[in-house]
Amino acid sequence: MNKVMVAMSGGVDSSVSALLLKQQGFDLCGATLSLYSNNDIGLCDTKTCCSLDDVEDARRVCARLGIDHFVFNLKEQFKQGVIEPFAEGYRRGETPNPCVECNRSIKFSGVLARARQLDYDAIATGHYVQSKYDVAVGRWLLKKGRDPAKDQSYVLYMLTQPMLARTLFPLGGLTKREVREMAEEHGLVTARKSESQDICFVPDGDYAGFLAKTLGVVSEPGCFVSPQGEVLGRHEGMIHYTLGQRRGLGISADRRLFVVKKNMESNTVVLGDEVLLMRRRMTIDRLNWVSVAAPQSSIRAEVKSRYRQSAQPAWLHPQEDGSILVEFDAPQRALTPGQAAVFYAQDVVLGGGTIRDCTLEGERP
RNA sequence: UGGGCUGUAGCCAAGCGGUAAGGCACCAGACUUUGACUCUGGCAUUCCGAUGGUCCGAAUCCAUCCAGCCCAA
Repeated sequence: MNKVMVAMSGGVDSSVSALLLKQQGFDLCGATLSLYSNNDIGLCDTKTCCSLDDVEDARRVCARLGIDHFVFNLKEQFKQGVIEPFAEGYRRGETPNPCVECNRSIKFSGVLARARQLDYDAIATGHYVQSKYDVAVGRWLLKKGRDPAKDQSYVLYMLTQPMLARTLFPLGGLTKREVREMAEEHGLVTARKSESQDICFVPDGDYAGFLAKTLGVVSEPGCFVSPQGEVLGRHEGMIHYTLGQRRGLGISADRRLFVVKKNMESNTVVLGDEVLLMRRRMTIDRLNWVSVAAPQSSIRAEVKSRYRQSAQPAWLHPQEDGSILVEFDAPQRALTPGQAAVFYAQDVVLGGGTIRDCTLEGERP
């Protein structure tokens, strides 16, 4: 495995990833995906992960490292695999995670395919995760990154064994700080690029406006109501809200109010106290098992039901229809359909899926 | 036009003579490869419905007026 294609977003992480592999003597090239054009999204500025500026930054880093740089056009795939499902999710009243979808259907498969075409043995990314082949069970294990603050295994639960077999994660054992310092030392132009990003194809962060204007998602204004059905005010349309949300409601009360339910049939958003968001169970579908085979009976795991939330102990109960019923030891806040749920055993990613339903019988509506 | 109550920032609301709590909303940051949550900071530089008065000193006491609500007629 000598020839490696590094997926480079134009950020500091993938830049350092390339740097490290270069230092290790791999025969390297960089690849940046072109996922949308300005026409698709209106304006495009430097805040997004694959804007023209970012492509240029990736190119500059490659030049600095003395390696080839390719740009692959995956606009059509991205539109079908990420943007449209994103709109569909919101139409259903869910809160989709486009980053997960991108990793699932675009990024890895896209770069792997191009790598194969150009005769590269493997690909690499700048994700903070670790992988290793477990000889005993004959499988690749996907593990959390060493830097707990930056671990990105949550967004990679959909990787498959063939993908893991051909993907390197050079940053898995590093901390963000070390990565920044390294970029600084080697004068990479991306060393100080900002960390934060919104949804990459929504340049100004106004995802609701994007859904409405560009994707034609219809979302009529309606009523905010209390759990008892009392009208509290007007909302701007379902797509503006997600479970557990507090800000931007514009409803003043004697206490904090949260979105506790989205009622698509009546086009109402139910506002109430935070305790109404607590649930112990949820159903997960679109499953992918990474480091283990699909379990046939109930197993213990820690489950992350949201990015940047610590994994919580739970039982995983396989269901007849192939889904998994997650039963947390303790109630969890705002389990939200459309978001990813990822199962862990310590640092190992067992698998994960999409939260489908969390208002099961016997629990609060 | 008999009686009672209320009137403090966008909303709710403390204060009951000593120089304007707090919550919500909002705004700005932090955090963050999703949406959120969370955290930090800012939010009546002036007078608390209006006008007079008492007092060293009032949003707090008194008077009148205005507005709204309620109970009687």
